Amino acid sequence: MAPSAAPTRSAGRQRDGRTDAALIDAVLDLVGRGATLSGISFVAIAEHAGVSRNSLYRRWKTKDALYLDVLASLNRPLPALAGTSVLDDVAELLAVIIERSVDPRASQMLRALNAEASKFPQLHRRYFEEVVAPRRAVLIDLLERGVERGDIVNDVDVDFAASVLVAPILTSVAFNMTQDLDPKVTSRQIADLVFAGLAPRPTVD
Amino acid sequence: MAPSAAPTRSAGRQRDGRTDAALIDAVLDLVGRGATLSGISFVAIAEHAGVSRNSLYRRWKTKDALYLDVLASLNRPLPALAGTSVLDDVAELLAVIIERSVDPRASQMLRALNAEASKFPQLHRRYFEEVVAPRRAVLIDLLERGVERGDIVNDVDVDFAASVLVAPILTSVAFNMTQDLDPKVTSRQIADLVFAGLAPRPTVD
Amino acid sequence: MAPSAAPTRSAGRQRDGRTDAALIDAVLDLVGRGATLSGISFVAIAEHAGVSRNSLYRRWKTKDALYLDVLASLNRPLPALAGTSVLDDVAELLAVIIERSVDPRASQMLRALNAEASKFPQLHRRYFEEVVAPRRAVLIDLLERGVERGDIVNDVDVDFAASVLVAPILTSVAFNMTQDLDPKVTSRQIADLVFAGLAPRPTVD
Amino acid sequence: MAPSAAPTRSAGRQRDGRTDAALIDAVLDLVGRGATLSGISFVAIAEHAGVSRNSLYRRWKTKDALYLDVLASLNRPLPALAGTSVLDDVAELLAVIIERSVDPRASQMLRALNAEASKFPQLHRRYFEEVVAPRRAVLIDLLERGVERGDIVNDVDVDFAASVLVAPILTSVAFNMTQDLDPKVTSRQIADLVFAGLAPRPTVD
DNA sequence: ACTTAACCGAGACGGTACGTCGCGTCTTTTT
DNA sequence: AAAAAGACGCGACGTACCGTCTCGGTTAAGT
Repeated sequence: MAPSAAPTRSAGRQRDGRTDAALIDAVLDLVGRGATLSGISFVAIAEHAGVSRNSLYRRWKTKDALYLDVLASLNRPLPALAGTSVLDDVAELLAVIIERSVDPRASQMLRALNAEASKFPQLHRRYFEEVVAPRRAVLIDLLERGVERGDIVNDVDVDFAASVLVAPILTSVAFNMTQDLDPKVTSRQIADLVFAGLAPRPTVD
Repeated sequence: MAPSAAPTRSAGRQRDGRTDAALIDAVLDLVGRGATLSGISFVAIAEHAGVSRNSLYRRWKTKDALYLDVLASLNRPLPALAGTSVLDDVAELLAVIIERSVDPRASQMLRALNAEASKFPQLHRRYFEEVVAPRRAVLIDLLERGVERGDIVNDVDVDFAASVLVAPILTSVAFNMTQDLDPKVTSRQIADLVFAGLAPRPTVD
Repeated sequence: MAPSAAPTRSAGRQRDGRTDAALIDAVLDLVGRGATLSGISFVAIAEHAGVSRNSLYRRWKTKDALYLDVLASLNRPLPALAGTSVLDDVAELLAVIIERSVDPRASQMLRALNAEASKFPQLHRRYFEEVVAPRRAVLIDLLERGVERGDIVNDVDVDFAASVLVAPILTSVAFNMTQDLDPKVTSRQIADLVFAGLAPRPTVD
Repeated sequence: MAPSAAPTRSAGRQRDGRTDAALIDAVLDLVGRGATLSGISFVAIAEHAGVSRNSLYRRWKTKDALYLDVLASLNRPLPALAGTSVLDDVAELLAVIIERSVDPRASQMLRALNAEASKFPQLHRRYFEEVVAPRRAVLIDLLERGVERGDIVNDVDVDFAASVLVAPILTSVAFNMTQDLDPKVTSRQIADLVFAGLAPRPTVD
């Protein structure tokens, strides 16, 4: 969030809260249109938000500080899962991830961050810590419970398995091919394939 | 390759072939250092290559034309596979892909392209056609032969399976986390997991 | 003079009289430091006076209005002359003029006005009417009485003679060379020279 | 003059000499219109000259450097004097000084320099050294020869007398009242008055 | 050997975008 | 109502960079 509102309101005109929102939104808009993090200028942001440069610079001195708040605005908590079966829960979680990843502004933000990780190392790290890691944590937890229940083989590297499950989604997002993703269909497709495996299973009958 | 060599060689001083190479190398260097495709300027490229702007503009009029030749310089044919078993071949192919994806200049070029796909649509397409597609083709071919041989279940969507197999690698590359990749280890890890599946298999005994 | 005190004193807090003085003083200070009339801003004046911009704008809406009051604050009536002889009186008057012209704030104000006469025509005129003209009037009156008494040749252009007498002083002031001026010495030097003339006089013996 | 043309012409495109002239002329024009030395911006100069800011900054890094060349462009050598009599020569010299001082661009430049002497001390000094001093030197030389010949009383402070002679002109210029000056009339008026003196002379008869 | 035409580096030039700064106005709280 | 504090829009400024251009010099093919 923007500068924390001081409890003791000082004298002078108050900042217009809508300006903060408009500016953050402008950044997301520009990024969504294919702009680069380092390519976006304060001038462009202010103009796009319909705000004076002055008001922008007063709030954030550096791009890093601004982008940090932009990232924070993208973060939303995950919904609870049904909890019927591990397979279903995984599929459901993947569906949620897909839903959010499809948002063109968020996905382009991701690509921009990946491309300029060396210029914005702090941002790159924060993105993982605040957006990616929570999702991973939920998924890993899910898988571990699956192992306990016996629904998942116990010699598997849960951490790695989580990566494999999410990878197809992240790849589509990272390569700007989100049109291939469908929340319901793709999520189940992935879950089914990774759970069943490619190698044929001996028929029990 | 550089500008097509004119068949009718006219009089006058000849172009220095080393200049072409130096320029293309300069682009890769700048990209490798985290520069953006649209952020790189002809001026910067010429300076980095130690060449006059004149010599650069004489060769390529537009960035697209230049970057196209840069991309072409990254393309190398795939080596032949051992052909012992489908599982081994897949692992081996993944190992080759990892090896090449680890090159920091190529991987950063990929991230840059993904981030600016909307600004360089032609380049983005070409990259897939000339670099990604050939790899996929080999992998798909491999899987189809596996299905024919009975090493892979026949109700699987081969195309989708290929995506899942490559996804972990591409994700690491796209997210600038190639340090997690090891040609030998990771390739086998992926192949093993995807072939076996997460769900426990009934013991044959 | 400061804003006309409203006869009908309305309700509310009263204006602080010291603020008016501080603001006018701030202008003189800034001018004295070499600032230009058009270069000085309301903001700078308020800051220099340690007063809020609000309080300044409330008193004067335009620079001309403000500067007019600043000029008025510089005006002081001339002291009476001894009246012994015309030569002595002229020398004494010149001494007074020098004394006042040496004040760095007033002299710099003069230079500023001369430099920007075209931008502040009203001010430029007022300065002559209220500061220069009175001095000239006294001097001309003095010379005319000298002519009547026979102490000054009667074919002289009194107006022009006055100009010649004051010119060395004004020149020093206008050219920022007031260090060359000494009230007592310079005044007598001028008067002596202009009264005696350069051409040799026939010895009466 | 602008940067001294190096004898060994270096590589690259040559500078357009007309640009130098246009820029210096633009400064004089702006000053002539009442602009202040510190109030003029490089932007305004370049625009007024119809030249890109780039070309201006390339030639002069600081205002001082630029104004120095502007001043130099104002300097012209004095013509020779008739040499008939000291009185006539003085009048003639004063006439020349008036002629040159009437030029609105030069006179406004003088007022601007006087007003901002503290900000441009070097310029202020240079103006005296290169424009004022030469004139004074000629005048003083003239007066000294007058003393030798016996046309001027020998107990006079020649240096001070020169100041008194020029003062009326400089005052008119400094106070923006050049309309009072007429090369022929005023010059003789000053010379006559200062030579004859105000005090009546004993009739020789 | 001489001509000629393209290559090459250096640098001038116009244009433009950017970040900063300052100004004058407006808004809010306090006195 | 005065006063201080500070947000806000507007605009100008100096800088930096970009792509084009115009030079002088170099180099290699063709006469």
